[in-house]
Amino acid sequence: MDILQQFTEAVKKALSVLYTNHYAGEISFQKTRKEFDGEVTLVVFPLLKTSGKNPEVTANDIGTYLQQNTNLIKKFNFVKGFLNLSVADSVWINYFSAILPNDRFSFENAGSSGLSVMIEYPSPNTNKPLHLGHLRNIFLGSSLAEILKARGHKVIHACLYNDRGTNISKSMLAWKLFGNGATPESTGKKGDKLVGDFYVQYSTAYKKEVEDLKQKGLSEEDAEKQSALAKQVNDLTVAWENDDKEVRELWKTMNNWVYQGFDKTYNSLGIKADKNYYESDVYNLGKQTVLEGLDKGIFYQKEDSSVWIDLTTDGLDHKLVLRSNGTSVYITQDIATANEKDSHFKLDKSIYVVGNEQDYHFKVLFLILKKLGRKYADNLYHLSYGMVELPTGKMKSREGTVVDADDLIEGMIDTARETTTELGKTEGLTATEAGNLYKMLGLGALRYFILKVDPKKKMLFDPAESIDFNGHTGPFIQYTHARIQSVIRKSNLQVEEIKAMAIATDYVLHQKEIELIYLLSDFKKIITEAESTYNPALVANYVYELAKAYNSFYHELSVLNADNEQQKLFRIQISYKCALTIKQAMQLLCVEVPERM
RNA sequence: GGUCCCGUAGCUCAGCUGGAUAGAGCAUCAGCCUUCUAAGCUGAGGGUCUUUGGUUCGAAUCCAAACGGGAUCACCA
Repeated sequence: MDILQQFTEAVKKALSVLYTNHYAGEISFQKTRKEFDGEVTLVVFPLLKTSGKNPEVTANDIGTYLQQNTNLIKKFNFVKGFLNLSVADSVWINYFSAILPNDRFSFENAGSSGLSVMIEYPSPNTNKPLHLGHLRNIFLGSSLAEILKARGHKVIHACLYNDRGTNISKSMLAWKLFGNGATPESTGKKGDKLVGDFYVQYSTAYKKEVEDLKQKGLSEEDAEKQSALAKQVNDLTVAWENDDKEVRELWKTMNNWVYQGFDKTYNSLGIKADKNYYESDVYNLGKQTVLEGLDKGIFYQKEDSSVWIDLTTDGLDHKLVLRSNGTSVYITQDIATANEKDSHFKLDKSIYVVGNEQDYHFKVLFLILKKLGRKYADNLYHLSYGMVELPTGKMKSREGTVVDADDLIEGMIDTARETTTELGKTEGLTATEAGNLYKMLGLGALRYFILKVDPKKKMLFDPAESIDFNGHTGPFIQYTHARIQSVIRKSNLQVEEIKAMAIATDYVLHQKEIELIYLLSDFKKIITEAESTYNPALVANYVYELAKAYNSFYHELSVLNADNEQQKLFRIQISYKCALTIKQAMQLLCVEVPERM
């Protein structure tokens, strides 16, 4: 049984025995601050009404009761209303013995939950390469997927490609105007990069055209309206919608270049979707649903025959769902995709990993689906995350001020190589092993750097400052794992032997050992919380605490040269369990840990 | 202007379902490799938790307002 659960029950019992008034509230414990003796602290202030006594007396009552009637504590002290309990070694050891052989994230029954969850990410546009913002999206999505899996859910990775429309037309137009038939092969460029370059070229040319028109005395608005380039983009989009053979051909070709480029990036990140959706497939499907809603009176039609929904009673606005020419807008397509997902899979939950700039959009989307009476509407969740900003502000693809995903990944791996070589840690590694290690460390540093920040918050990335490999970082945690593995190897014990050894119940624990068991006991709770709050950062910060505590333990105490055999074996067990927990926690962040580094 | 998010050490971030003297990392300074991996450990300095009110025995945490920053409110996606 969980340690705190034992204490909760004991305190409840104590209250019922000691006092006549019934206490109906929650019993909550906190970790004892390190300047006081003990590990578990009960704040007695909320219990004063029940006890009818002052804080000190109440704390003393309860402490004395626990001391005399349970085997849970070895001693206690109280300061004002804080009852600090020193947990009995046997409690720690029993708990540790129970979780030691458990390989399933410390969950008692981590079998299948029977629930299916879809998680959609990163859903890029196909007119430009992936950048740092996509990386945050991918890291969050793939990590959350691992967390859901750890909880026993079936996870379906989905990705929606915004593969048509204005943005893609811009890249196509620039290719036609300035491309001279360029291909990835002829230029040696990665497909997504090539297409992205044309997108930027379009933006530059367009900006210049508008500027020229303004020089001729036009207002900005008029200049934008009169832009010949913008008109050509629009023509291309219309031609695409009219199934113009040539346009469709070019569109297909350029999108395939992009997909090939994306696949390379996905490969280096180790991600793969189970199901892809394409806007070009669904962009007209939403229309039917809108007409259905119109019938039901959920939507209304204006004179120009555009269709709207009035959400003012829900504190939102009027929202267009169908253009006057009968074509779909963005949200119509999302309605269609939601329907598609529901009909393809039996989903208990469907998560969209999308930046917080679309908070309003998803609020509206979910509300519309609910008003349409879609049963699945209650199972939709928008995992909204903050933008990644540069010191100069927001990244803008159009202006080329983006941190390219491939460049960043490559740079991280390079740094890992340099650092590892400098530290002389490549000895005894084959070229392949070394290569894998650099990748593991470089990607680990990057992933951890991004995942340790609360998803909701915007985060800053300074390209001038390289991502650290020391301190609160992925490599620090990876290093700790490798260090423990080295100890385990030298112990000459196999994992099964370590797991099977019994611990003497009269073993006297060192404070550093207690700290580790205490932290290990939090793992389950952290995963549960990370799932319910959709927040991998909780796991990231937890595993750092654990690694830090282990290093402190490692420096203060010797494992293999312990005072006696019993102590040595126990410390090997603790080390093993810490390494496993680090490995599993990092797995939840999609970061691999090395056996040596 | 309406709505939403954010404001904690020089910098990057934890802590936020109210609890003790607010924590890490980086950077700075001082120590520790003849002992299990120094990508490590130990210590020092560094704070008006943006401000002002309120609720409470108790507020970084909850409520309100102000200030500062950001997002969004398209027949764009």
